[in-house]
Amino acid sequence: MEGLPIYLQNYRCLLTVTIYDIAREAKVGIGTVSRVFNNHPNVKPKTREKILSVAKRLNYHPHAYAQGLARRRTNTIAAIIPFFTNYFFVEILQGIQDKITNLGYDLILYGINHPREIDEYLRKSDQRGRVDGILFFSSKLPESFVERSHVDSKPLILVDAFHERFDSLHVDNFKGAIAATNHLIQLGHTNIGMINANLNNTPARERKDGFADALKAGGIELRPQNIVETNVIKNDGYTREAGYSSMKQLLNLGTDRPTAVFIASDVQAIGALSALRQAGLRAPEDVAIVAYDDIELAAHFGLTTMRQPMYRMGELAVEKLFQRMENPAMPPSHVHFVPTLIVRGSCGMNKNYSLAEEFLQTSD
Amino acid sequence: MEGLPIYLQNYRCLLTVTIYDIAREAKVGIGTVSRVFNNHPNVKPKTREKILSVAKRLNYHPHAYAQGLARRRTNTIAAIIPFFTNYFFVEILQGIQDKITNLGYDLILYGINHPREIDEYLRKSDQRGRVDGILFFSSKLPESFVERSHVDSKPLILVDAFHERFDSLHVDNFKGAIAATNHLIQLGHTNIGMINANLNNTPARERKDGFADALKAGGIELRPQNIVETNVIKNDGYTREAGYSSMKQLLNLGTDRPTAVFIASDVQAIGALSALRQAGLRAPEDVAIVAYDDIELAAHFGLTTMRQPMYRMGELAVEKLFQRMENPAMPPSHVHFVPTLIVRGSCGMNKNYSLAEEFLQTSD
DNA sequence: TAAATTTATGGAAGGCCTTCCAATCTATCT
DNA sequence: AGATAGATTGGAAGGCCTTCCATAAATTTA
Repeated sequence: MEGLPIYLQNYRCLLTVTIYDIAREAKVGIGTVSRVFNNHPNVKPKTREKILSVAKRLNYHPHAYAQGLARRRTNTIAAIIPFFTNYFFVEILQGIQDKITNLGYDLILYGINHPREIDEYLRKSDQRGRVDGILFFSSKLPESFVERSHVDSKPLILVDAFHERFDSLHVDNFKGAIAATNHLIQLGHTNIGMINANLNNTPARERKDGFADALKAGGIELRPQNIVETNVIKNDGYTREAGYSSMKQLLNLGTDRPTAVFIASDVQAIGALSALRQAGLRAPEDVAIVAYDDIELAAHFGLTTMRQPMYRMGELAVEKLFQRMENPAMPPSHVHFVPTLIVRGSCGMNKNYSLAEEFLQTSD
Repeated sequence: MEGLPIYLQNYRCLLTVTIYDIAREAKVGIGTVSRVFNNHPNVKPKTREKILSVAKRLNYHPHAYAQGLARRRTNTIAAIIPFFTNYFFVEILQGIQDKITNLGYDLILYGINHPREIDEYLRKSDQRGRVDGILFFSSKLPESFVERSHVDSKPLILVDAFHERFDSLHVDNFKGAIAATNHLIQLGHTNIGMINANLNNTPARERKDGFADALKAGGIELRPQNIVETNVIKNDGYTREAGYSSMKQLLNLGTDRPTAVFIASDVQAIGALSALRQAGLRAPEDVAIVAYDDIELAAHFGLTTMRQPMYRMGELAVEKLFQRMENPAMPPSHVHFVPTLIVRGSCGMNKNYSLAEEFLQTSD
């Protein structure tokens, strides 16, 4: 406290040291102080030193909002993400954060717990001077937003979502579903089912289309009773519970039940596995399974599944956002990731799949 | 675009409508415009209407940073959270976000992927005008930070961490571990082991202490070889891999191996379960298990475990932060949560535990 | 109707920074 | 030494809002 000039000693709470205080104490102009803190080259080393020492003594730190206002840049971006996407979301977030930290940016997180919040968060993010750009995840961009947006709107990148007018980074659910289904076809199955999530969910619809297409291309009959959809609202049906009851439903088909099932997510697959076990059946012997996502636990269950490059997607989303911020006039670009098939035990191809091996590979 | 006054029509990108534009167009003073947007009561309804209509026509939205600068309040808080806490962290985050959204606040998320980032994020959060308060999770507050903090520092709440000089919200790992261990003792076990995480981790140390204490109080010998610690760095050892190899190590004790094990986290327990299965052993018949956390998947594995009220902790953390912001002089308060024991199948007490039942209860 | 309140309004000042231009200094060159 | 170019510096203006005070308008009261 001793270093503080008299006129500040009585301040509590609003003890706020400004650039003017530094300038006065160091007997320089405010411009020079500013220059020092912005690493402007044209400052005499002596002057710089003196300013820094005064700043340190008074514990000065530039005011973020004042900087933002003056620079017309917040150095912050917003991410609007459904919380329920859980694993997906944590990994993407890591990718985002790592990238962004290097660039000196901050992240405002808007987690969607209820659809009504989407509009609210979009509005906030789009407010002047709140953030420099927006990442929007896994939901449908509301039409109201699209309409009021125009050429000069804030940069926005869609991730795991699509709209022609905005940059997007999209996992090709259609192709992913085709690959998954083809894998089952190639293993010789002809009675193939699908356990899907709630059709309100765009990826769910796309995965269904891919499934249907693959069957058709493979000349395999699509039995309507083999496709189980869910009306579960929670997490759009991407839950263990939903997977569990969906599998039960398939098992109710009796001897007519599919010998192989494509499941829209690993989480559901885990639930489906329980249902199988409870019925005294096993995967892949009784029912072969290919799932989707490759969450961390997929390995534990030996799930053959479609892997989405989540961390990388987070990174790339940030990269694209910065490109867009630098060059707002660019036409929208759309990147498609095609998920890759990870073969483990649940499809029946890899007879010797062993969890222990994966442990050996991944342990440090 | 038609509604725009001439002098704005050519602006691109910086098309930025200010309070002055509104005032001019509506033929009022800027003060009145400001009052309208702040819902100040003393504005004639006619005037208010006119201003709102002009604002709408010009698509005016107040500038967040300018407001922040003038109000000396950012309406934003920072959360510094280790990303690896995963499940824990997502649930807490939901609690935070729900609470905060109601209060009109935003959240800046600083996810720690590497210890070195802690200091950096703390420094940023603590910068003038960046956020109004800080939530700090599950890590040790660096001494350097404690030292430079003083009475007038920014409000900060520790969650799942402790320091006498700051408000904290702490899960009592010691008591939790005692409860878990006692449960195994009451089930009649006398040869009890523990699988712990990396001792660098504070909760891990506390859980170990609780375990040792409970044994002592129960008059049960603590065999050093029964306690397995890990030197895994990743996630401080809270990983399936670590749990897997720890259990292997216990099994290597042969016939002397413990008949019951307290495991420091559900994630590790899942790994341990694999090790058991691979060795042809079962829980609880061969080894009874009580774990810690009650992540969503714990039910799936029928894990008996210590539940931490994560969502509620998120909410409460925000509440405490706001109390602190309102009353900075308050002496620090410390809330202890005691985790509750959730009995499922893995401890051997609940012979009829069935996953299906939980599904029935929780499904919507 | 005049005086006294109450309500509504305008706009300067203040919040804290960056940026730019003009002014000053220093070093280099002739 | 004087001229010139380059380095360094000061500080006004601008970024956009809130708040407060003085003033003006409307309403109530006597």
